[in-house]
Amino acid sequence: MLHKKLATIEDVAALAGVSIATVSRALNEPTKVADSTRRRVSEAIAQTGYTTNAMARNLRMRRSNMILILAPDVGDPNFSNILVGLETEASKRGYGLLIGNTQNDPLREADYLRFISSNQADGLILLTGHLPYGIGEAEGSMRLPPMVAVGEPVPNADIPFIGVDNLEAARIATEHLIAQGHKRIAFIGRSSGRAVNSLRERGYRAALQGAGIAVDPAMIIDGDGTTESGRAAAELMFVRDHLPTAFFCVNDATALGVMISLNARRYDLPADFSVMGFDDISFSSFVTPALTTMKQPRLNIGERAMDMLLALLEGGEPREREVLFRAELIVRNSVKAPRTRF
Amino acid sequence: MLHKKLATIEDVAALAGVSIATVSRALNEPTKVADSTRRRVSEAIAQTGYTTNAMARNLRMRRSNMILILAPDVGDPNFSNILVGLETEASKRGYGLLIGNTQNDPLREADYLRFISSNQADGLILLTGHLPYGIGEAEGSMRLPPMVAVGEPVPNADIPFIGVDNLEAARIATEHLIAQGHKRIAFIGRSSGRAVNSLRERGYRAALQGAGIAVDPAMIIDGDGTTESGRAAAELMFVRDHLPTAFFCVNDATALGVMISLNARRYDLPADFSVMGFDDISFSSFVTPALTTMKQPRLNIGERAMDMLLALLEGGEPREREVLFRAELIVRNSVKAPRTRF
DNA sequence: AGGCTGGATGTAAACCTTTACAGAGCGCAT
DNA sequence: ATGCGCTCTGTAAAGGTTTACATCCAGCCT
Repeated sequence: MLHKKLATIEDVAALAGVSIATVSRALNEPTKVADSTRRRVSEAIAQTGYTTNAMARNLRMRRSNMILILAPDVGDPNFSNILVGLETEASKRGYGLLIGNTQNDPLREADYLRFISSNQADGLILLTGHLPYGIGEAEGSMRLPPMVAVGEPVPNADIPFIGVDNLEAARIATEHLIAQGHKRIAFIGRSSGRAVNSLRERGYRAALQGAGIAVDPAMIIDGDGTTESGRAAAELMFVRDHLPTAFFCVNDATALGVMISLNARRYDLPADFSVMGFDDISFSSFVTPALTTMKQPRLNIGERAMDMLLALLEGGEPREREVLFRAELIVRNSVKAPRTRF
Repeated sequence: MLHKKLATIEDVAALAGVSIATVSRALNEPTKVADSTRRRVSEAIAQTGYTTNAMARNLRMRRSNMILILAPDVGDPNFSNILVGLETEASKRGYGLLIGNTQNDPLREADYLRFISSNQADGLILLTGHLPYGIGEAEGSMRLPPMVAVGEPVPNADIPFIGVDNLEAARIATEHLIAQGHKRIAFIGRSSGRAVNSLRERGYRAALQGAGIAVDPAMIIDGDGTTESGRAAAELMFVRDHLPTAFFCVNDATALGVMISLNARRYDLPADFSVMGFDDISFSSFVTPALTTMKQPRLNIGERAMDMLLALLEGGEPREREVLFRAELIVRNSVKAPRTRF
């Protein structure tokens, strides 16, 4: 009602004295129309202010040029840069991004699939770590759209994954602690359900075994990756009075929780305890002591993931099952050699 | 090519033995079709797995049910929760969110407007604090779409604004410092170009004047709201050796920068200096000392903004020119009475 | 019996493109 | 002259809805 009345291809055609087919061709296959005609069309377009109506085009082409992003929480500092990467690549290739914040609510996940089933999105990016609820239910109801998983792999499903090599990165992190002289290293944030947590735990175990250090089950504490879970885990270790010299945390948020607990207990970091994180989210460099951690190349991950999805969309078969980036060890001040106190 | 061949309204009509008009009515105006028919249609829909093709509908209705969000950086911790609020309300009302990350690049802003001009988005949410470049240029080319500004008001344009009452909140923050006994209070983050910064500065001035404290120009330092600018501002004050007892920072990121500078100089916070922030972004509670700040009700702001935009879209005239929320003073540990050192 | 009302349904146009196919015009070789 | 090939353009169908308008029919009133 505000848009007055937009010019259509017909207005342009009339003004240029050609048929609508020619106008369309002038726009989409310029080589196929004579120079003089093309000029007239361009002029008519400029004069009318014509823009292609994307809805009509989409209907005809059966393509929306839109990608649906499913994420549990777009505010998560770990996602934000991935999002930017996704967006950069998508926008460069003429695609738009539809965001679906699911809060891990199955209902919302299912609801967002309406964009897929109603043809409003051509592909799907999964940041959730699992297939959206209700995607494969009714038999003929919905074919799986092209999709890729980013950050968190999707277990038990044949979906291309783009992310960091979590096992390898966790191994490197743990080896860094070992290299500083730590032998009693806790792993904070075990969670059998989450693929990322499991992989990082395996990397931790691999490093210990590689160094001939026995894995002590009491040094492995559950956690869901929140700051609060990190705090609680550290507290638990103090209650049990079975302490490590270093904490390897499943992510920076957890590490922050551990540091809060240690600070509250008036320990001197990193002299009394070393803390290592994973992710390198923005404030990790601001905290005191600044957190040593593994940095994910989030921007690259996002770009690569979008590139892969679009290739899938335009090309057909996926070329790779997974693309693993290397995480980079960022050395700051939260890790030091252990005190030789015994 | 993966979607086999979706069922159309015609398939449903054939199966139910009615015309396509009836199917459409059964879906959109159920009261207008007989009970028995409606049942047959429902059954046919279930059997075929039919879903309305949104593109066709959008084309016909001249509506996309899509909202474009223009933000300089979706990763900004200050935006993230606003985004969640926007998303919650939009999704509740059946709208989708298109994200446009502009990085403050005029080209990208202009590019994103293609969604508006090509009818792929019905409305616009501006988190940028200014009209997108290229919106009012060519005369008839593009009518202004319905839009609202969130977080940052848009100067010199008649656009509804939803956000916090920055002037009032800054006054409250400053008064809190004054109430603790501070008289030499710096304002870090002056920026004449940014509406938010200006408003907060005015609140700061109002509080000082209200308390009969003269405004000292040397206590007002420029800054663009980044952590680095906060650090640099604090350093500058030390170089000039003209020091406040408290720093009121235009936002938490700036406050963090100030604290980094103070920590590096081995000051004891908050004993030596008080620091007050604005925004209450997530890590403000984790930093040491935990930051006293003004909390923006971001979720509410987002929801309200979307509500307002949709009302504009569906109703017509805006009911309010602006909706101001009150920011809440969050008292933590970074503010204390000044040392009586002279 | 005739006419009127109102509810349920069908017909067809409109929304705006893209593109397969056909046709026109022209140069050139046969 | 005829035919062929090439370039450029036009015609019309198709994509899947929504909805104004027409139609039909049953019931009811006079």
